[in-house]
Amino acid sequence: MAQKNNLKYIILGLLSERSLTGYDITKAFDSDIGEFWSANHSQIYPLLIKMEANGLISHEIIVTGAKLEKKLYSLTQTGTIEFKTWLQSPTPELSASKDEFILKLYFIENSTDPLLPEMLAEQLMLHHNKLVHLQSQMTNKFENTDRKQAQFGHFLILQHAIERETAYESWLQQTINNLGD
Amino acid sequence: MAQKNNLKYIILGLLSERSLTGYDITKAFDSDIGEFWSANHSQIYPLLIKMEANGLISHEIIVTGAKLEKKLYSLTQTGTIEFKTWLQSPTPELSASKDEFILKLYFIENSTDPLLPEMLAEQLMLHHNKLVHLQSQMTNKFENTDRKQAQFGHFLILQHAIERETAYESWLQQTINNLGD
DNA sequence: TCGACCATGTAAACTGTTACATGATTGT
DNA sequence: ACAATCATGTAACAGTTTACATGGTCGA
Repeated sequence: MAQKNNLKYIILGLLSERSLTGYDITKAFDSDIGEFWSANHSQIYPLLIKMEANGLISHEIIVTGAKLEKKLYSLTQTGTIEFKTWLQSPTPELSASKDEFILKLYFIENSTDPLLPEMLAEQLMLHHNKLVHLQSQMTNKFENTDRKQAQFGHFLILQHAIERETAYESWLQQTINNLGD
Repeated sequence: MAQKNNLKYIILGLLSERSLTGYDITKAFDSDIGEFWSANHSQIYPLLIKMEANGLISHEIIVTGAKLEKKLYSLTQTGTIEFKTWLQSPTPELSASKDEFILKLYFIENSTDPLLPEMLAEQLMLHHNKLVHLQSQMTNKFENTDRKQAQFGHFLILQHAIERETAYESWLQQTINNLGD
């Protein structure tokens, strides 16, 4: 999708918490943020350079060991303002959530289609695994109420994702159960 | 997103039901399919030309009125096979469902953030409207059980979308209700 | 006749993925 | 020494959106 440069705002948001290298930002997509957004380092590094050229961020060189130079990026005041402006702006578009399985299902004409049972079973497994993963994330990150206060948005997102996957799993299961009718 | 050419399969799927012009295909995204996928005519027309060059589809010219030429596309045998192969193949990836509101929420650190109430209220309105729309779609298209049999996949998708929006709305409402705690 | 809609295309810009490419550090 | 990981970049390609561009049909 050619969206409205959401990646820029993710980077601004991450840097608003603390200074990070491009590598740190890349890794954030393997854990926390990876739950609901993805990005590769090949997209992140050029964007960091562009954002710096636009005055949103700046960097200082940190030398590790003998000569490994890291670029530690920080928000400029302009960047801070741009991030806050984005956060405060309305979000009037609902995303279309492009789901390839749903696409295939659309072309199933009949409830007796022999493909249906395995398609549904495959998705049930995938969504069940996702749900288990999300639940373990929830346990790991928000065992104690303190962190739930300190990262309230993150908590809400996880809660929402768990409810979404629970509903998805339940829909798949019911559909499988009713196939015989 | 640079996905795996799902648009190609949508076009194959639509043409497997009946022959269509590029304009017909474009309009399908304004109604039925628009519920869960989007595409513009500027993407569809070039792809139709490419798919014809690859032997998946063919067209005949239909003249309307004095001289308006329409291209009516049909599946070739190769196209039919490619569509069926896709439908039968596994769908092992779960889409990340990139949702800008969720993104913003991630950066809300505290449950007392003054932005939260309006953010949640805005989304509640959007998702409520979406739900109402989906429910009217369901009523219009599947009043009688016949069509539910004849377009089973479409029925399941609508059912799922309604359940998803119901859950989304309920999560938003509960979150709003609990903000005071 | 005029406006809404039918009908088809191209161009430019942007977003995202996969692959190519290089080198340093750290712990075993 | 060697492997895993840290660290940063570029290139090519693929998918998507927005804008530009043109002309025909049909009903009021």
